[in-house]
Amino acid sequence: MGDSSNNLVHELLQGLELVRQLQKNLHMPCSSSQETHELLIQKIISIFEKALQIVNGNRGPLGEPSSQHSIGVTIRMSESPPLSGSPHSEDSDRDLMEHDHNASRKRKSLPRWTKQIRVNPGIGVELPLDDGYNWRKYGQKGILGAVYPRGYYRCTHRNVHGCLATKQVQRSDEDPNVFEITYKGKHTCTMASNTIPTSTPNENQESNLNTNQNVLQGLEQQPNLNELLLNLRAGLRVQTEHLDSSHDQPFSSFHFPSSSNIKTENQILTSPMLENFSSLSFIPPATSEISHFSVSPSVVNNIGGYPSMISIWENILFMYEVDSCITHF
DNA sequence: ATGATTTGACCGAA
DNA sequence: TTCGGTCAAATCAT
Repeated sequence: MGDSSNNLVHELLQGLELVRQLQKNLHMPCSSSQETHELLIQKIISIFEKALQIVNGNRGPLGEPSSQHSIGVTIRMSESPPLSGSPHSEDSDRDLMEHDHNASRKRKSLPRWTKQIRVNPGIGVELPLDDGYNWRKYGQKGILGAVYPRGYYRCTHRNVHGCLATKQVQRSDEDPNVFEITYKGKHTCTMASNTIPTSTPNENQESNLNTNQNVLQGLEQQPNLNELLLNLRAGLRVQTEHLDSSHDQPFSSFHFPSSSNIKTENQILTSPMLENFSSLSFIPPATSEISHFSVSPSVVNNIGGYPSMISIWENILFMYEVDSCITHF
């Protein structure tokens, strides 16, 4: 971690302190004015902007693929064109181009990026590796020169929402513990399997605990720090606007989406706020390189009110530290 | 009954 | 013609 990293942590800590202060103020409405709230929010926003600048300086443009290192799995990401010499080399378009609506069977112009996931043999994970999206297998093919067949998956919501995202899963010849997952197209459905749980989050976690797929879900879906910062900042901005117009319920919109906002699976989100909170509310943004992040207990426990903002901030700090400190698995 | 997976056939690109 | 990607009927799982 260099100077800028220290600066970032410093900024984030400062922001966390401000959020806590804001929380206190909100708890004691009589002892603090609306102006105080707004001032705090402005400060927080400004810290976010600083933090974003630092992050962008360190890591390149938003959405740039990054390495994720975790217990049991190592994930490397690369953008198209992937892997010269691999079976993926048939086309080299790397541009994020318009979707081809001509129903061409080969969607050459879709954005494409590859993850390599190393699975700890002890885990004994079998495919398909769940990455938080709902995939439906539509084919499997033996690939010339490859020991293992390649699996073809498309978004489950393709028919419902016209989501054109697909992925291919190829087990590595050299190392059977490595899975190479090539994603094509971006999700337009915003419907992940890990969207807001219909049951309580804790129930949901417990019910899925100890499954290898969930291990991967959690580990594979750590959010891009940039996205978290952007999303949180977006939330703050929206909230600021609300404060301008209505002064009765500060931070009312900082709630995590409740079941009233998000319906059960296969239904569409309607609230614009949810767009801003896509990754925070466990809904992967369609354009993100990284699907979404694992459900942190601290976030889960605070669903439903502004205290979650503190948890989010703590998450950002925590994730940044993890991201920075762990170099290799 | 419904949805997911399997698998051979088909199609387009090279 | 070969090969990778997709389709769709058959099969399986819930």
